[in-house]
Amino acid sequence: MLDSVTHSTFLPNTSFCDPLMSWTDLFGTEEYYPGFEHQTACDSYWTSVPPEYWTKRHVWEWLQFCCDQYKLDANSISFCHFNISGLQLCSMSQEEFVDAAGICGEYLYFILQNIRTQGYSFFNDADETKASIKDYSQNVRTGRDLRDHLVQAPYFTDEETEVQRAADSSCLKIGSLKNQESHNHGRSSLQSSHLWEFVRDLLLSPEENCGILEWEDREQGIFRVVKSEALAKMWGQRKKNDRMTYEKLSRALRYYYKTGILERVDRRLPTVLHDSHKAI
DNA sequence: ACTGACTTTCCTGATT
DNA sequence: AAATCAGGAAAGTCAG
Repeated sequence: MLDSVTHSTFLPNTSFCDPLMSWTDLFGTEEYYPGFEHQTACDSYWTSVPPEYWTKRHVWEWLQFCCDQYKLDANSISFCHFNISGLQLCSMSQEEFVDAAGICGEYLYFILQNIRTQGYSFFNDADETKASIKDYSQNVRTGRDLRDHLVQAPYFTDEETEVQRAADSSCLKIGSLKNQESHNHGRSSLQSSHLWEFVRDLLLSPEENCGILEWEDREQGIFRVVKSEALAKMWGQRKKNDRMTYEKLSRALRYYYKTGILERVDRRLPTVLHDSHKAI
């Protein structure tokens, strides 16, 4: 069964500079995201620092937060355009936000301006905040649920990369607002409930991977299942199902061919993750 | 309670 | 021939 798989690729999405780009790729060193794993919006550093002083990491955390909290369509956001500092972010015009994030750019611009003028109290009341955004852009379509987006689009964002890519914005576990703790999206590592998130996170977490999955061609989102039984065991543990086998897991993966999350490649090759499921 | 999305389980047939 | 892969069908799970 090894090798099964799958080569999957995240299909390229023009809205992303590099759907497979990981946080590490983007931020270069771990100093950007120490202790990032279990961070929530509540304890996110970016909420305690004025936007002008945000680092690239803070900018990304903020983006993740916005996508998660306001259900923005991460697929329409060109995350590579936000690989910038807070100062640079604050200097962006609304038009530039729209260029970088399409319809979501208007939301992001609005949210940022509110943070700058009202401070973080803007986020103290979720309903109020949402209402403000809604009022602001009544004629702006609401983004699809991020999860749906990720599943349907073959791009993993960095954080999510993958499933090839789909993963993008889910990388961060953002939940600054009350009662958000259980709303897990993003990076909180291997706690994702979907198989594609599990696979993606494994691919993005060398420390958790242990050689179970290997990239064949990261640029194309092609990976290979090296230790099929170990993968099934891990997935089974995640789902608390000790009867999980690789045969069953691989069946679930094959269903992703239909939805486009995974793309089948030559059998002798690995599996390809769709861009939307790849990490940003 | 209903529904839809997603996963699990079982199975058969094809391929290596 | 055995192992592995592919995919249909149906049941199970869970969130909205």
